Amino acid sequence: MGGTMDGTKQRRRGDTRQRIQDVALELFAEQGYEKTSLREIAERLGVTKAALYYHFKTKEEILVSIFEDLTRPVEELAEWAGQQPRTLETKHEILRRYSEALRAAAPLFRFMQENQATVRELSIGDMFKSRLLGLRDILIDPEAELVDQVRSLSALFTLHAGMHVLQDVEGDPEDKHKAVLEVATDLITQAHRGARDS
Amino acid sequence: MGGTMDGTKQRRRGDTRQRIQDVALELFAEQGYEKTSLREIAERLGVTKAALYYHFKTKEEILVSIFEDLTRPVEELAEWAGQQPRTLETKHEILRRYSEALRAAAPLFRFMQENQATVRELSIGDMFKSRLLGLRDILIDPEAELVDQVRSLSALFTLHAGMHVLQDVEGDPEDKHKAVLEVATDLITQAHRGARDS
Amino acid sequence: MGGTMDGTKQRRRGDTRQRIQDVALELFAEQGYEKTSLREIAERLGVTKAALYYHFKTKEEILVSIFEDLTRPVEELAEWAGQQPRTLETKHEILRRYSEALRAAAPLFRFMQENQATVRELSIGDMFKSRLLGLRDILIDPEAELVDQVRSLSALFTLHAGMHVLQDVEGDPEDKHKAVLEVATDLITQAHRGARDS
Amino acid sequence: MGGTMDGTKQRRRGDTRQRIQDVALELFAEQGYEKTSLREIAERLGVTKAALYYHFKTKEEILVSIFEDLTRPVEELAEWAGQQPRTLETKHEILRRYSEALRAAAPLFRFMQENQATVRELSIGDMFKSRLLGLRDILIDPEAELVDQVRSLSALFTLHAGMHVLQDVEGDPEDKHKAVLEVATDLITQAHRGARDS
DNA sequence: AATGAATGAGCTTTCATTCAT
DNA sequence: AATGAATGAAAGCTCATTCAT
Repeated sequence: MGGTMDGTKQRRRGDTRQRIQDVALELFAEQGYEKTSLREIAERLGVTKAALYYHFKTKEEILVSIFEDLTRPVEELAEWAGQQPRTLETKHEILRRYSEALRAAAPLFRFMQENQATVRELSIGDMFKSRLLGLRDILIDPEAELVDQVRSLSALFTLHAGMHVLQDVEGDPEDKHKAVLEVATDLITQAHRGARDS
Repeated sequence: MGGTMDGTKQRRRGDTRQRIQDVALELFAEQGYEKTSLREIAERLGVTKAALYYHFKTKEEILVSIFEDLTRPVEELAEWAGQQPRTLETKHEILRRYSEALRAAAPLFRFMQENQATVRELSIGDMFKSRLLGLRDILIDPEAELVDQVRSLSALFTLHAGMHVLQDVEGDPEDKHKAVLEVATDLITQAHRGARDS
Repeated sequence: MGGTMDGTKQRRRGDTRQRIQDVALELFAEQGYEKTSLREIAERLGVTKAALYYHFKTKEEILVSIFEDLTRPVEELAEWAGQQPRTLETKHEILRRYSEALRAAAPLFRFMQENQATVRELSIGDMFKSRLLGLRDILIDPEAELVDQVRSLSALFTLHAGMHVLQDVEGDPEDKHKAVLEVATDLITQAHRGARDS
Repeated sequence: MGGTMDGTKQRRRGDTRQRIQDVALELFAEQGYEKTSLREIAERLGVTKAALYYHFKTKEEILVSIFEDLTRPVEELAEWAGQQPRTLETKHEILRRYSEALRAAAPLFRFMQENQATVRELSIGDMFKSRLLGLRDILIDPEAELVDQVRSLSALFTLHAGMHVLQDVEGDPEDKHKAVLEVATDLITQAHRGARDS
């Protein structure tokens, strides 16, 4: 009060919306969506619950807004992928870019991974599904042998689960990331070859 | 009243505990643990909420009891595995038996897969972790290259996720099961060879 | 606590549902439906809000249950009326019995009179409308002159409003009741004659 | 911004207060006072809630201002009536002018009719009561027989309720209006005669 | 083996209102 | 003449849990 304000209060001007999203995602990822109450989010931010409702219409909308902001890269990737030929090169590129997108929005994807039951009931469930179907259709050849289809799926699982699970394992994050991508790429490659040869 | 009544009412005598577990698991798997209320479970069974408390001390205990009953095979497998030599043959056998255990208790594992955030906060989180660590330690050689460690993990992911995700895909369930197991076995084999050769 | 319980606590056993309805109607009539909160009702009864929800699913259901219990006589009257010939005698009898029904459930009808906007939006609005339409169709001849139709309506208004407004006027309640009924009967008679003569 | 802009934006300059009143009355009449939120009013107008507070101190003040503007004719009528002799002619004239006033401000009176419980708790309740007492005292002879007092009241009810209820009935509005007035006049006349003869 | 009645804590959401700009 | 941001209070409702019977 008084003097040249420059501290936290000042910097927070106008970025409340963003701060809500940050805190919310942190808590959602940590405790799950249902176990995180708006009271908790508001308290962490030092505002009232009602303030959240100034910025977002519902609790779900907070999550949706986070989702929309953070999955834009995936959306773009899916669009791009839809226009590529179904070559092995394309598939590799998709995995590379997808793993990058996952990394960039790790907390969100960890949340989605660990709260699938919740996500399924919310609107983002459908959004994400449709967003992923594009990639799936490129990566997986419906004509291929079942084993190879599974291999392709497995590549995706590996990417998704890999990052979260490997957090417990010691080692350089960059190395782990590369290892995960390598395994996924291997799987896709085998699947692709299989489809060719059959 | 009195006499030799048979039929549904009669047959249900004494199996209420079991019926609670069945309905609870069904709902937990379908909607998630937090979104499933005891009221809902009781209503489906045609009893009152208080009746649930005659059989179980808390909501969590319902889940724990289901978990304990259904993961006993996994526990036994882990015990058995701990005494085996770390050969490729052993690893294959573990995957085979583990995938069988997953299949036998599919709804529970689907639940755990889709509610990781919840499970982590409950006591079954720790139980399961410790139960799985045995398998993990056999399957994954901590001395192996990172890529091969990832491959082994990937084998597990594939088993876990494979069954649920493949439900959408058309095809004979038995075939799908075999395909998933084959991919997992392949991954483990590669990982094992890698470890040998390095 | 201890000894031979006989007091209020004892008498209240099992009649909570009824007591909720009583208190609710009193408050609804006094302050209106929206301005009466469940907290207020619960406090007056010395129970918690949650107790109300044991007995009724929603706030509206409390009102609906009161309505259903108290308007049964009107329903029966409407049924009876539907099977009578459209004579002046019938009309007089309807007014007599209707005014009796209104008197028996005075607080409810006062509430409905003074909260029409609210009632219209709730389900009881439709219920009441349909329940009244029967009477209306008997009392009002659609072929009659407009003035006479208005006269019939006016008879109903008089009955409805009469009781509440006359509370401010001094005088024996019985006398007032008779006076209101007489005016209503007069109006109906004029309307009936008009219809005959035209 | 500067210049000679005309059109909607321009025409609305300065009449925001009026527009608030219009929209508010419309919503109050449609949904009731409590169920109409300031947010709703503001949204319909395309302004913020805070803008309402520039023009009115409270929600109630919006209603009061509407009331004051629209009931001025009734106030004047009451004043005029107070100075007239208590002849039948005067009474007829009052009904005629009152019914005209009701018609001119129909939405407001519909609102007051359908939200009596609310109105009673607000300041306009008292205002209106005192404003009406003048008319009442002229129309109703406290010395008259109870039946005739009721008849006079009935004349007022008829005027009040008639317009709203008759909206459902088919027919020329002008005709309906006349019919209502005729019935009211009839009632007052009978009441007046009764008083004379007793 | 189970019910009826109730509680306490908590939830998401809405509202009228304020105030610096 | 109006907005953007926020608040405090309260609302309706749900939940897991308890306990006497």
